[in-house]
Amino acid sequence: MAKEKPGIPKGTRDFDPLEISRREYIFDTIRKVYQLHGFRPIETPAMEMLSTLMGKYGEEGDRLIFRILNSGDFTAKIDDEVWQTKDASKLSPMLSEKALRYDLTVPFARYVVQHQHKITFPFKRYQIQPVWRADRPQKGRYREFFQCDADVIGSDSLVNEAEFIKIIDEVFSALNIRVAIKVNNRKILAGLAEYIGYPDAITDITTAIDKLDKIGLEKVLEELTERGLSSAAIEKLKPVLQVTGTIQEKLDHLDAVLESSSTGSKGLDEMRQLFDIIAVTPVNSAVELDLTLARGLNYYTGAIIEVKSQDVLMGSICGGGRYDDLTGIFGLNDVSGIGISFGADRIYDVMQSLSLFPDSVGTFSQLLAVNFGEKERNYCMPALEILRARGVRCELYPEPAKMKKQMQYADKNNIPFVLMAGDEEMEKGVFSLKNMRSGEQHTLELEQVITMVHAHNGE
RNA sequence: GUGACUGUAGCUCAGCAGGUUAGAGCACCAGAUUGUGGUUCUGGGGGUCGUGGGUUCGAAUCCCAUCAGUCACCCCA
Repeated sequence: MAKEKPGIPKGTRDFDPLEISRREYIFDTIRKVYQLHGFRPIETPAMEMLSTLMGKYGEEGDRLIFRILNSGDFTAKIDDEVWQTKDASKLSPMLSEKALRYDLTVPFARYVVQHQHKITFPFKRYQIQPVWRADRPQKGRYREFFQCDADVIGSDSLVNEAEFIKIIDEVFSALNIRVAIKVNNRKILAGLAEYIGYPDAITDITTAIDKLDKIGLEKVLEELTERGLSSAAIEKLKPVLQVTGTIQEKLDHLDAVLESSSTGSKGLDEMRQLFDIIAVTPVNSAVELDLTLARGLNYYTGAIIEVKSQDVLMGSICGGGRYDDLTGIFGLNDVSGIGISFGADRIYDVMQSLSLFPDSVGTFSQLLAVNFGEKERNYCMPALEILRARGVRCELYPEPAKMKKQMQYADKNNIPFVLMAGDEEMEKGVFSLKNMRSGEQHTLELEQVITMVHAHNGE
């Protein structure tokens, strides 16, 4: 048999040690902020029942769900007649009843319904796990990627919306990424749809105006025409999309437009309250009211949030919103939730292109002991035991190889210190410690070695 | 699902109006240098030119198909 060239599926990646440490840096930063706000972790399985996921992400979303083929002789149970029809919608449930999770929000809603007896509401949870989408990969888009979600379920208060904006601000400040936080409200969009006489076309309207900053006003209006809106309706919508000014001015303008829509007015009211709450503990990042922000996930009902880098052209790196009835689908009514999701992989790409990772993030071993031979090795090993007990990550080169080779090993693995002990050092009970960054070398007692390594770590 | 582009060494690529034995840089291994890496110099290993077919005396080079990858659209983290 011919040798197979190994590979991994399209849109998936291997991570090397440096990438892992940088990814962990992102995860740790997000996790820490979540914990500081009182969120608690859960995990759910990589696969869910297909029926749990279907219909929650819109038509496009359903298409992008990775299905898992049933095991065993599943084709034997299928009727010849059904088989002959080749009807995918009928055959699909017979071929596949499980699927890889598409996001973390729907599995969370499922989790809440299933475990409601032991949950105290409001329930604040975070979850950092991979999700899978059968999308065609491109820049910043993968088929397997990590989401870092936090949700609050069982609380209507807009304090939650404000807290998530605060969390977003804290995470990106800690990572040194300048972002714009865009906020909108589905109720305002619904109000606009009512206002122009197409209350049922909200999805068409929002997906079109979502592209405003990308393709421009004219193209958006063209698309709306294609989607079946009358020119009168478009003329009504046009000035609303062109509203500029401060958040306050935008809201005041919308008051007049949406006064006949109770949903729209409620959305405006929510937005006002939200900005009032944010004002109590202001954030560093730019927060904008963006009427063109729509977001495709169709379970959102209130506030919607999206975050973009100010310095790198990339899709959104964090998004979220309020969903009033997600658990209702699974039989638990009148529980409102809100959540956000950080896209760790895109954040990684942004940080990489801006060189924002600190140097210390790539350091694993802090010290390598050179192996000169059996006698010297036995002198070093107890010292390494002590170093480890004192929190120093260190290792001994396993072979008494050439000095050059051992030094290269330290160099390539980004190990900042090399410990050496030969006859002279052993006789005096000391060690030579070389700083690989500066090239400096000192003869030291073990205690001084520990101090020096720790001092370097702290810089 | 739609469209465009690209497949040559582990990586980045050159070669291509068809013509000896397919190249470079980086990386790797060894030596210069038997207790000092990251610099320098010398030498070495590594390729059925994505795959299959066609045109031709002759194909990495031209044509067709196929597979893979990248980017954009749709949609989204």
